[in-house]
Amino acid sequence: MATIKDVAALAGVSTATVSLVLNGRGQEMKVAEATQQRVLTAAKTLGYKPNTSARKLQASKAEKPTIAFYWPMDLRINYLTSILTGLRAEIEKLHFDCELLICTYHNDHLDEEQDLMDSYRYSAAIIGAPSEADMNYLQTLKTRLPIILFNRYLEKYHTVCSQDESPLRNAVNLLTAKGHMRACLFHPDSLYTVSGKRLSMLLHFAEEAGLSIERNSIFSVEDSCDGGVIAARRYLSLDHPPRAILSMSDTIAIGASSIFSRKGLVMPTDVELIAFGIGDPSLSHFANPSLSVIEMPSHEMAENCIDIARQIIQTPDFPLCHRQIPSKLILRESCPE
Amino acid sequence: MATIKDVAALAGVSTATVSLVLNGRGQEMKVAEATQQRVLTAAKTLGYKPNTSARKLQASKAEKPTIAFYWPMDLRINYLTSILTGLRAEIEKLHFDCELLICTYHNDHLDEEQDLMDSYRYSAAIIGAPSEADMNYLQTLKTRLPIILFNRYLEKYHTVCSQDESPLRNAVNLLTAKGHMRACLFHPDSLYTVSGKRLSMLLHFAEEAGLSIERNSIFSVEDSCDGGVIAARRYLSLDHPPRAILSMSDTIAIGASSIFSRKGLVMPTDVELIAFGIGDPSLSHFANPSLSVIEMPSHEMAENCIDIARQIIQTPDFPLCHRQIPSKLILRESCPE
DNA sequence: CTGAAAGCGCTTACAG
DNA sequence: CTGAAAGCGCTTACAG
Repeated sequence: MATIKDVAALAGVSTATVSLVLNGRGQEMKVAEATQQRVLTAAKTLGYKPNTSARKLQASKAEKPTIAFYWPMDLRINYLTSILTGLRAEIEKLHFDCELLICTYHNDHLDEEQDLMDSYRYSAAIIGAPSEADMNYLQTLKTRLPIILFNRYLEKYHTVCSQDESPLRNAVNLLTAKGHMRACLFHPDSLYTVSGKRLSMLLHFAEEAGLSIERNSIFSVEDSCDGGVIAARRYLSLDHPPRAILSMSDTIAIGASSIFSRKGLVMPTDVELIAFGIGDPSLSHFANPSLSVIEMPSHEMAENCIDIARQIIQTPDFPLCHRQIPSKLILRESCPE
Repeated sequence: MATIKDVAALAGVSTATVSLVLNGRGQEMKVAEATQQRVLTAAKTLGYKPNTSARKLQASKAEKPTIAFYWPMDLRINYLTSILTGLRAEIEKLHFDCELLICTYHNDHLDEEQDLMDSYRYSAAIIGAPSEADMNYLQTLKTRLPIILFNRYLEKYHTVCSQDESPLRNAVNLLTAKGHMRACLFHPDSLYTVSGKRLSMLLHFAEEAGLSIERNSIFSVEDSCDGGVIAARRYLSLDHPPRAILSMSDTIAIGASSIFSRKGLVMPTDVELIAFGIGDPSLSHFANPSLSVIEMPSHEMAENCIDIARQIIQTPDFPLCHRQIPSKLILRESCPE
């Protein structure tokens, strides 16, 4: 990289002159027109780019703390909005003067994110949706960068998790109380850590409650509305489809719902459905029919992440903390009380 | 702010020792345990935070270019997802090694954003959804920071705008061709620059086509599903409600649709609706009934912003450019062909 | 009108 | 085991 020195040498002037000219203070300082031109040309020739660190250092500007939010660049980008609003909302509420950096990464490749190790770039990092491999990496990672895990648990980092055991149990019990003996399951084909845990929890509760979920009525599809369309089609092709559906994703449920209504299948009369509400809550609220969900408190979880980040940054010796935010079972038209 | 010098003074050692200890290289360098403790204590006492600029400068790390994306912190946060995915998608596609910073601001207060003037913090800024006042500010702003306006036009900056004149005209013509003489209008109460322009364009086309939009059938509501609920209720309370509805926001349309279906009003039999699709396209696609929209090409617009940003950063003398991306009229159940 | 020099806060060879 | 010194790239008084 060319520095101001190189430019000065090429233009045959001092670095001071270069600095002045390049910062538009040439006229003000009455630098000769010819000199200015030489400097400009030299800068262009060398492709000179000022080094911002040097500038900042010189200006001794107090830097704002920077919080990096890591989120994988895949379908779950849809879940980002409610988290992002939560993060920003809390930042505004606390009047916390910081920069929020959105860093996207690829699952299983969190170890390629240099900045998690070169800990000086950020004041804190919030990491969302790491895969199993990413979690293993995080477990072994040595870094001074304070890390907050979003909806994942690791003893060594701060964590903010949703607590959905009891609403999930209630959901299953509600279905059996309504007389359902069998249920169908829609779930995202990419089985991430948490959805995996949720799934086994669900299967466990179902067994406990005597709700049978047969192998051939478990549909694994892409976590998108299109995926939901496919799940619904498979469901409709079953010989004796169960009248209850559990969907691990609200996005899938919305896609499925569009097919059901097109095929004249009415909820809750013909089918009853409960989904995990992971995305924007208004999606399931204003769906038609509206969806019963176990709503993940993304917004509140995000707020907690910021709260923790702020305390880490502002309070020396802020102790490691693990927070749990309860999910809520919200019953609507697709499976009323 | 305490510096490493202050810590060194308090601990009674040199700055080198402080640096070593604080960077965890104490053991490695065999710094006496007692010395280390003194340093640690001193640092804690003074609340020492390393200056990242100094660190970066020292390390002479080539900095990644930083692109700041400014978006107002209000309801339109819902529109962020599709833009954000577009931005990230293009960054990935181009293998463009940069940092994307999401900066939220308050409308009418863009002038309070220091970093737009202190141009050395970012390599480029993409500004979304500025208000009239913000636009005036931008018009007068002097900065060396390259700025790209998202869906706003100003001669002096790079711009990427949606072009929705022709789909809008087609939408209006479709309604009149179907025999509609009157239409109802739902629009967000916060009339931002562009929605304002769209609105007057719409009114103009409607007049041209002989589609009457009466004063009492224009409903201004919050730009949210809840706002749509209110608009729908007002619509239902009209004596002779027009059978055509134009909604300036898809979010409002979704809220309204939920009320219509609850009240047994069927689209397109009882009402026909066309909305501006501003948010995530799958929302209107998978709504029930699915929504006819004039779809703003947010994703593509975002891609163009990144493309421009990259060229600005990498190509010296990249000329000012103004791009227009056409919107598309997509007809679905709420107002079929 | 232009240059030499100091200094922003840090890290890292290099002495001792 | 610890300190003095150089240097990262820039800007800004201060001379001349």
